[in-house]
Amino acid sequence: MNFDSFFTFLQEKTSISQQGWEAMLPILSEQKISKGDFILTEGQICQKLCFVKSGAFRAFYLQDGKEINNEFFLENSIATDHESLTTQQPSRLYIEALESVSGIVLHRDDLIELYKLSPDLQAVGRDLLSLLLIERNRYASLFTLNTPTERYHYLLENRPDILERIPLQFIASYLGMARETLSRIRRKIS
Amino acid sequence: MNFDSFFTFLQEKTSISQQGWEAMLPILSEQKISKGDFILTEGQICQKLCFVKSGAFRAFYLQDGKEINNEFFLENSIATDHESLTTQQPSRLYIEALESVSGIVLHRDDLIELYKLSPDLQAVGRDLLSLLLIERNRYASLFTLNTPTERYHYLLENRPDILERIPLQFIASYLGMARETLSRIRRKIS
DNA sequence: CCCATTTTGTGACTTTCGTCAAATGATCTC
DNA sequence: GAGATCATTTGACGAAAGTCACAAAATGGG
Repeated sequence: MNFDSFFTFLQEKTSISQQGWEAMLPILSEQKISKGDFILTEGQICQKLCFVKSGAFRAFYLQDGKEINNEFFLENSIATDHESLTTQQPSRLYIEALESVSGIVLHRDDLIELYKLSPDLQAVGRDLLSLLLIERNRYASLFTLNTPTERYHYLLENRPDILERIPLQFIASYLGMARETLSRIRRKIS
Repeated sequence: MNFDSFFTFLQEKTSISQQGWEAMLPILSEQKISKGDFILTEGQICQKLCFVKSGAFRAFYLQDGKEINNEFFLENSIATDHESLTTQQPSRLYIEALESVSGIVLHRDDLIELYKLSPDLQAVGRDLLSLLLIERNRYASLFTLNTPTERYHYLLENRPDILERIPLQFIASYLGMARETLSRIRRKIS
């Protein structure tokens, strides 16, 4: 059981203290998820977060029989459906391991207890939410500000890891275009 | 000076306590913003939030000489550029009063002090960020999941107030389409 | 290493939306 | 309330992306 990578992640992204981290340790657990397995499916109420030590998840909607990818969780990110986790309403998302994942799991109920026990951890949660909000707002702006070609370049420059590891068919819907369109954009460049 | 509407808002959306509210009172101030005035322009570093008691703001990008609206702040919402506010980097946004606004202003520095003084308010900030994240994620998903027509209907059903009060030219870019397209979508319906 | 399967690329065609230009309708000011 | 300004609608056209069908390339078990 090695949770160091999660601590490093929190130290980089938030104002976590040594005491805060020690308070968190008891509710962490390690989990392996096989490639192809789901940690969340549509209709379920999301009960946990999974910090990705290694591997990759994708989160997607099933809309009119089509999979529309909404997010990719690679190393050093936290896979969850934040909306379902907080509202405790059924999720609309599927979260699937695209590669075998070694993860650190935190349960919602434990987290709520933890916040009561160590109130200074609230700031850590706030910092993480703040980063997520910035990321989601940028993602949303991609669609109103940029053309499909520009959206692809944004990914090239800002999240090249996704382009290297995630099949293009999944990336296309994440960027709001058809598989074929992404393929044609790529042809023009190289 | 009447801050009740802000307290009511926080009670509805967050877990704020009476003590928390009282700790917050000293850093609140009232402000009137005239129609057409800007509370933030591109390049500025955002230093405050403005709770809207009455009136309306729009936040927009200036991209290639075009205004692309990113958000509307009507009554009972908090106008700010969250990214610039937290990162203290220059903003890419303009925030303009579309109607005269009666607002309640909170300064970033005061807020940071307040969090130190009343740590339980961290949870309030966390609750608000959580709601914003959910909203932004839904907004982003509109572009990957839905057609322009469906996006318009989403607004009709979920934020009719925007359609009633905001000029259609501003709504079009918010929904990621040309003015003319929005006009044609509306023709088909009525 | 080969076959089956999956993923990516390509061409032809269609549909949708954007652009431009102009007209109509609404609003505001003096 | 007349004129000016601003907002919305409309039509004609073109560009961009989607769809469908299939080919090529890559992957991965056995």
